[in-house]
Amino acid sequence: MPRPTTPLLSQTGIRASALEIIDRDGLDGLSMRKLAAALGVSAPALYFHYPTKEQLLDDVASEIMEKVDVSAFPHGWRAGLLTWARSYRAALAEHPNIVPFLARGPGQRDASLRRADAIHGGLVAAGWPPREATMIGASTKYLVLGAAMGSFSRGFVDDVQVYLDRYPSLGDAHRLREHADSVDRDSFEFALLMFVDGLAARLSGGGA
Amino acid sequence: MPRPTTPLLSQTGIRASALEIIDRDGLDGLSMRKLAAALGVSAPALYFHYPTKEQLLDDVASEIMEKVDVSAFPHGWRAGLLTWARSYRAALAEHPNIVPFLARGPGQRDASLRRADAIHGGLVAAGWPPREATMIGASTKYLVLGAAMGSFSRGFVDDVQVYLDRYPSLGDAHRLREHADSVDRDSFEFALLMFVDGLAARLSGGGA
DNA sequence: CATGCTAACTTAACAGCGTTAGATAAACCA
DNA sequence: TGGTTTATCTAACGCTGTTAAGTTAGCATG
Repeated sequence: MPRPTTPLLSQTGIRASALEIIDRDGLDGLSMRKLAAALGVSAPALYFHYPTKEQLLDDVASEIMEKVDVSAFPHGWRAGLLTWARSYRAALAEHPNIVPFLARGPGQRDASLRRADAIHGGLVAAGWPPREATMIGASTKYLVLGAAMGSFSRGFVDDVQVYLDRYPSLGDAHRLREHADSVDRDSFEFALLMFVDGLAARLSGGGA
Repeated sequence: MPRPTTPLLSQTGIRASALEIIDRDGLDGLSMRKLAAALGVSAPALYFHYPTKEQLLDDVASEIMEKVDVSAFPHGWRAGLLTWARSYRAALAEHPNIVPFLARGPGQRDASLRRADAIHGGLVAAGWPPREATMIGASTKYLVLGAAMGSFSRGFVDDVQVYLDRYPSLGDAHRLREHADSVDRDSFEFALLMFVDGLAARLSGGGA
């Protein structure tokens, strides 16, 4: 059954199906054969639309990152930074299984660079020296990536015992897991606010 | 050549060789066959000493984490936190290729829990409410993991253009790469100090 | 309208992966 | 001395990403 009347595959469809599998079965749960099967097609057919699995994952990641909002800097650097960081984290939290892929490599995306420029420009326009604007951008990214990576939802249960004091009514880790999402969100929000407070003090205080 | 006079392998030796390969060839560059070859042995021989590759990597990761220093909390929460965060980051920076593995999963290590307890206890002893101590621990971990993951050294070149202003003498990304390590270190240090400043303001200011 | 080229699929196959099974022989214990 | 355990071996399984070669629908051109 070669060259069907109407094409069976499209990059968009492949990406959508791939992300579905990743969300459901994890990053390791995605194989080209499995993806092909989900699309009712043989594995090599995918290679007509994507040169490599890596490239496909890169595209999926880019798609996810499109929800990141860097538009709020005109309302002040604080609002801009908070909006960026929160939307960034939200985008990753929606598809946590993609995070290990982000840890693998860079991803040479134009959109990514454009975002970085927007952030940097917004900070400089608000009065931050370029050198510090750069570091603020990097720092915020650290927070978001770290939170996405070290989160409870992703199975990081190292500190379960430590968290128990926060939920004294929870006797076991199982019920804690139900609250994992809010624990993650709260901790991230806390880290972000402390960081921004530190920034505010620096900007108003000692100067550049 | 079965059951040699003196054992060819040991868990320690396997771990050391594995880490060497990871450092040199990256995480993907480590395969059981390659590791076995480096040790002058056939691949299945490894399974007598380690039940699975995952377990081996877990042990390697634990070994790396043993350099993390959580002993400075008696000198104040600030010193304790800074020492912890810096030694944590340094440990990961020394073996950046292991970071993608850390992004995969938790690793149920006793030592890890003991560390978490030391941190939490140190913060509470210094006057932080338990709820906040928990979040501070998580936040700091976010910073370290994020910095390890999104670092230049690991190939995250998204923001090269943005960084150029910081090194105006560098015209190309190639030379910037040479400074990647210091860029990483500076940004992490900046993030950490801003965060801790925010914390200090909170503790002395509005109270719990 | 026929011819040839390209597009979009197919099946078969390759090298490599983590891991298991079964054989083998040295080392240790009774 | 005999039997069990220990530490290796080779062979093999099913999986992976990917490439090669075959097949035919659709499209452009004479």
